[in-house]
Amino acid sequence: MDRARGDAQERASPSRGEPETQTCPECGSTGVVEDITRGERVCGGCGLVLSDHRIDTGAEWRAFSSEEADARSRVGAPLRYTVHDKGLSTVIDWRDRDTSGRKLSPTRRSEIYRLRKWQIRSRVHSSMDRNLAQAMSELERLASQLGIPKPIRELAALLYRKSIIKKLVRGRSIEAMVAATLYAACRIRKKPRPLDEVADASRVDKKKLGQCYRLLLRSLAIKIPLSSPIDYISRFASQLSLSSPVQLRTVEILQRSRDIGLTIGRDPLGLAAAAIYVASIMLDERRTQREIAEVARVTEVTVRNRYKEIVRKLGIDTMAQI
DNA sequence: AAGACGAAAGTGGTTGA
DNA sequence: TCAACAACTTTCGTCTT
Repeated sequence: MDRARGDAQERASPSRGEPETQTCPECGSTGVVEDITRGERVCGGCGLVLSDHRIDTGAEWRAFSSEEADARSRVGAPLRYTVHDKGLSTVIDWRDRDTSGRKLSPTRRSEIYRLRKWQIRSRVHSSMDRNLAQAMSELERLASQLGIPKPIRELAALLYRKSIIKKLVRGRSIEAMVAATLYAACRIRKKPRPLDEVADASRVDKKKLGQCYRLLLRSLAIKIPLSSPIDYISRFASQLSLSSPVQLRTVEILQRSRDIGLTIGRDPLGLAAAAIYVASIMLDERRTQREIAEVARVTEVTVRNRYKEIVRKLGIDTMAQI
């Protein structure tokens, strides 16, 4: 059945787990460079700074010699929120062998048995930890199905931890709260997904998901601004295999629409869809209203209404094909 | 025949009394 | 708590390409 969605996932898969765009939206160059010391990602072609909020995981001190750099390095894996114990616990293997592969002596072996027993007990000792363990596996499943990169998953995991502490999960399904935190995390990081898309991927209906999401915002006192239609464009355009000039034109159209107040009170998804429709016609890469409506998860009617407004208020002549 | 159009009625969420 | 309201959806008949 869901042919369109399957295609979209296939296209999205190469970037899975990595920063999403490796091509520069400005000049189309693929030479995006990581500048670790400044924490920026910069296009090698035109110098556009693609993101500047990266966290420097290096040491916070300076080293004046190479010996010093070695001596003062950090150890241990980074803290991970998607692992229910934050990756801090020791893991005892199930094999009865030591590190060099030799069998353990009987006394040592019974000792290990005891340790292992307590490790398992301590790892999932409370209901909170059991909940977390289940939630984190659901989070991983959902996020990988939606092709959501690691940093956003981590943020979602952090939000979920907070929601457990606030006892928000009580009486609600874990799945619904997980989906809500993931949806919120995507929006916070300016990579929003349509609510429908998240709802479809999880086994939560849209209404429940929306309720949980609003509860999350209220209880954790986080403010997430309305998503901008511009944030959806790169995803939609790639799902429709539209060229980058069309994307640029779409952004222009949306910015002009916003300037004249056309976007107030309007569904960002519908606006994004309509702007893409107009841009695709203008640059002669026409897609049907139905195709665009499908990826944006709105109806053709909405695409139509928005597109009519845009054309009328911006004075765009779609026949002119500039 | 597919796509675009527009009218009319229905739906779910927000707002203000 | 409830009714009014705006935006969006569903449905359907008609027009255009």
